[in-house]
Amino acid sequence: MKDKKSARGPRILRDLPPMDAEQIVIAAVRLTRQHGLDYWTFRQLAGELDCWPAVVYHHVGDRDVVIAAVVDRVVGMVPAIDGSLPWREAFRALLWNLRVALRMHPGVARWLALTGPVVPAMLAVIDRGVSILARAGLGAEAPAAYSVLINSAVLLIAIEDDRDTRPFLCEEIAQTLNLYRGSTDRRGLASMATACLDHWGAEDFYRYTVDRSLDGVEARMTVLRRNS
Amino acid sequence: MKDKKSARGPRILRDLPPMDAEQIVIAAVRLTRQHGLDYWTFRQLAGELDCWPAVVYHHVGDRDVVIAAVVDRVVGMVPAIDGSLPWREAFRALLWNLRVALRMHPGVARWLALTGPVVPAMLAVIDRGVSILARAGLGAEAPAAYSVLINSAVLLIAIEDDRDTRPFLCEEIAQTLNLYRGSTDRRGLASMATACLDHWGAEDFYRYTVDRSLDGVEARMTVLRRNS
DNA sequence: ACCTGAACACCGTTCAAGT
DNA sequence: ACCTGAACACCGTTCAAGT
Repeated sequence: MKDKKSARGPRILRDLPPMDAEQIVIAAVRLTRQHGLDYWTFRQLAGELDCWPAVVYHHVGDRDVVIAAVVDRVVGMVPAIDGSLPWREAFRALLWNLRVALRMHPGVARWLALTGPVVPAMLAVIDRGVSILARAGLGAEAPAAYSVLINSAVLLIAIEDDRDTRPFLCEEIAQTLNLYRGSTDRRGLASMATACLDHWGAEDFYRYTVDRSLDGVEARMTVLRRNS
Repeated sequence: MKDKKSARGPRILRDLPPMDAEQIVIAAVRLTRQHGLDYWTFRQLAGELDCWPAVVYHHVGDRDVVIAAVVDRVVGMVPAIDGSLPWREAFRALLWNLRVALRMHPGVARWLALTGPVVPAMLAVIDRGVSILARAGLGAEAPAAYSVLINSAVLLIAIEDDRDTRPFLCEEIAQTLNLYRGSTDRRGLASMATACLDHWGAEDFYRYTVDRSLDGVEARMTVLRRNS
């Protein structure tokens, strides 16, 4: 454990079982939870498993293939949307559950936003989400509205993940805003400073964002219903 | 140009003027426009300028410092928000102008979302944007609402940029969706497929997203006004 | 003050050879 | 079938030495 290098040697001579894809993906998910998807390397993953990088290639594939497997696992942890609730409450719950799973695995949100339906576990989420919105009155606009809702959530989580990996940057943001706290000739910046520094946490802002997206979709529903 | 390596030699012996920060940043912006912020390397930037990587360090700083300078330049290209328009039209125009500048410089949107007020050129945008929303009736919620609007735009642009660098991934998304086109037991996926493949372009979806965010903020305004 | 050129400690990926 | 170990072509960053 401590002295990985000296523990090395042919797997077979150390009575280790043969490697397989399942072990590799589990280790990759663990590394993602600990360090973030973009902050472990192929060599590190191999090191965790006491094998050579080429072994990971042999059983799973290149970096993108391993990442796709990790993203699918993590999305698979999100509870399905509750079809018995009104559409608004159902989405609110879904987007919160999504945040819990994604924030536990930094970097996955960005890949999810990027790949969307290519993630197998995402297919059921899309299907049910779009159906619920269509039934609620959005009709042909349901796919676009679904995308607006899921994007507002997933993209915000992705940027939260990114910020967490740069504490120095957060410090800089806070210092910059602090310069304008109480400023009278730049009142907009002043109120942004007190909002960010004193009142709003990341979770509050996430909920606010989701609620405004839901408001936007609801307003659109009203317009569509009035016109039909 | 073609044979960079052989054209090398001490700058002074080739009658080249001394390097300076301005030239470096201009070259970095050009490389960003051509390849995207994440797709040029320090060594490439130095190569463009016929100098050594250490020279860039000497005049500007490490990679993050060069990037910060590029982001500031690009944001500086965006026309200021028009205070004479009603808030909704003013924001709609701002967010469209923002898209034009950012999409011309792939990868900048992500950095902008990440760093926010640390980008000097962003300070005026924030100040005026928040002020306009506060005056329009959002009061203390103006900073949060401003963030919702700017995020919905900038984060969507960032993910569009990312997708553009992976044409193979877009192909995969299209193929996956195509499997469900016309499916009768997964109607949600079927309508997502026709929406993405037949009806909605990236620009349409951008406008739809911005409009739904504006709807959401407007709805919140109505609620706040009614309660006061 | 500005530039040179090499070195350092990495990275993902590939591949021939071993068992 | 599975693993080994080295090699390849990169990367950002540092630094002593030159002019």
